[in-house]
Amino acid sequence: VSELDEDERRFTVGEVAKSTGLTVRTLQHYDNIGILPTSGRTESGRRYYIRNDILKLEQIVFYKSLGISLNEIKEKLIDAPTSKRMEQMLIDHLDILLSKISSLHTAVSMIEVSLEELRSSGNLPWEACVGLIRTLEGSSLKDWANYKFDHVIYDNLELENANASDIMDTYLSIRSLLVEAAMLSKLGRSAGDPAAQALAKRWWDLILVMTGGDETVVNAFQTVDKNREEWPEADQSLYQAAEPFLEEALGIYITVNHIEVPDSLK
Amino acid sequence: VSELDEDERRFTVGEVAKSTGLTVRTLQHYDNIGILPTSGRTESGRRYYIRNDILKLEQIVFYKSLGISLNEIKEKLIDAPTSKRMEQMLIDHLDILLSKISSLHTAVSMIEVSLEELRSSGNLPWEACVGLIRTLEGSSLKDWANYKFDHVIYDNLELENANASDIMDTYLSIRSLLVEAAMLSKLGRSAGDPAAQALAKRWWDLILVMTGGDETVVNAFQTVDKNREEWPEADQSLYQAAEPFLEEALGIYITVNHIEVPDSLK
DNA sequence: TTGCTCCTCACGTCACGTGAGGTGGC
DNA sequence: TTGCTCCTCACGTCACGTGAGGTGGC
Repeated sequence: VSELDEDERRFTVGEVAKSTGLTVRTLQHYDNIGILPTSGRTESGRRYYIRNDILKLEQIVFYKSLGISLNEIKEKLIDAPTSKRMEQMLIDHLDILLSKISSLHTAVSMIEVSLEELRSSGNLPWEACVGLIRTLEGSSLKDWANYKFDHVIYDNLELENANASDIMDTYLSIRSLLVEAAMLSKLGRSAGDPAAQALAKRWWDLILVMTGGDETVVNAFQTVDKNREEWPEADQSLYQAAEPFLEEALGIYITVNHIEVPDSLK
Repeated sequence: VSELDEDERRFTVGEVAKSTGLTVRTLQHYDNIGILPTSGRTESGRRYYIRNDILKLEQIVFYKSLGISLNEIKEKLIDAPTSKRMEQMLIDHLDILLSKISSLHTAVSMIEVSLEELRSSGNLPWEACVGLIRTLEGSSLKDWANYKFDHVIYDNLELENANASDIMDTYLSIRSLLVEAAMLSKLGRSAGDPAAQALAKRWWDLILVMTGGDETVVNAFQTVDKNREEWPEADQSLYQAAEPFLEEALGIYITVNHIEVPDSLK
């Protein structure tokens, strides 16, 4: 009985607006264009909403944050959500959020390299500026619509929830290094350059932690590395752009600092 | 001489559009409303851009990704950037990106708790839906304009670049636990609930790593914890909403699993 | 009775998109 | 000569914002 109450409880536009942070006008607009018709009207003609409407609203807000038009959103909406469909929807949302975080990390790495370049050379070359614009554009809107986080993380989200964020962190650490290496290489730095050597040190430290650290981290690393062939296409070309430079820098780093490489690492 | 070349080299609208991913029409629009006037025209009346224009364009794209209107952006732009001002600008951008990442992590945590709730109870209560909408709204647009990352991370970015991402990671781990605890508490779960106990385990594992792990991590933890009074206001109330619940859950966890608490931890 | 919330037109706005018709460079 | 890029009007569009004038509930 109380669950029925909960499902049928009525909310006014004002209440929905206040608790979601949207405006009354926006909700009226969504009703007018039919993307979120109200469940009904009171005798006096006022709109009211029930819990299911809020579930739809959640979807609308989410897709809107990806830059999708209201017309396109209309077709994606789940009207009468079963528990299973709701679950799948939330997992999809998680996927997209994780890939957004990943692309923000890329932007952070780009800015860090740009800062280093600015400090050491006194100005930003054309490539760095254009690269910044591209990543910022990419991290803001558009094209997220049909994006799936390409199974690197997705598969493991399904398996073991606790492990997912470890894998995510590992993936992001590796990606950051790759992005910075690719940038430095594009900027024409040599592998012996201080910035490249600092990067080599971070890369080496990461390898040591990843292979010798505690079990969780090792597993996460192996999961990410093993699935490298299944990385998104953009990451494949990132890897190819960064790898030679990173290898060369690491070679110099190991020689200069007289580091003994364990047999287990080639 | 070659640096002069680099600074004076001319680019057509088409070239700029292609390399930045913007459209020609957008660049024409920015010229028309005066937010990015071209450096000049060719004899035949065609626009051309030089490197400094690209620096301005980078700023425009960045602010636009925060949801700021072109009119407001106009007043923020740095016209003739010195190396020092450019550096400060990039640091500001970094700050905002980090806080965006932080708010995306909040959204991820909210969805994870919602998934757990959905799986165990079969539907999403009003509070969870509304909470999702609020965080998604917050993580997408608006109000980032005057945001500073409140010195938790900012101060350390200035000091030692290599350390910044450790501190960021630590901060995000702690915040995730707090968000999830606050949600569970709001959903009316008891501290003995399986989900709460899973959270308590993660909290305890984190404490062990943070206080007994390697030096870098311990330092990062202490930096974040020491500055807790300087956390952003939103985080303060988050902490207050989560802390009692988390303590209670941890108490049960320690008792049930017969864990010996070292003297160094109260 | 007095705020307060809510209602429906209907026009305004912001950031471009989209042809329409024409010109210059390789 | 032929694409191709670029030019300037000028109207279209998308997602609401913003009054204007009026009604119902505590």
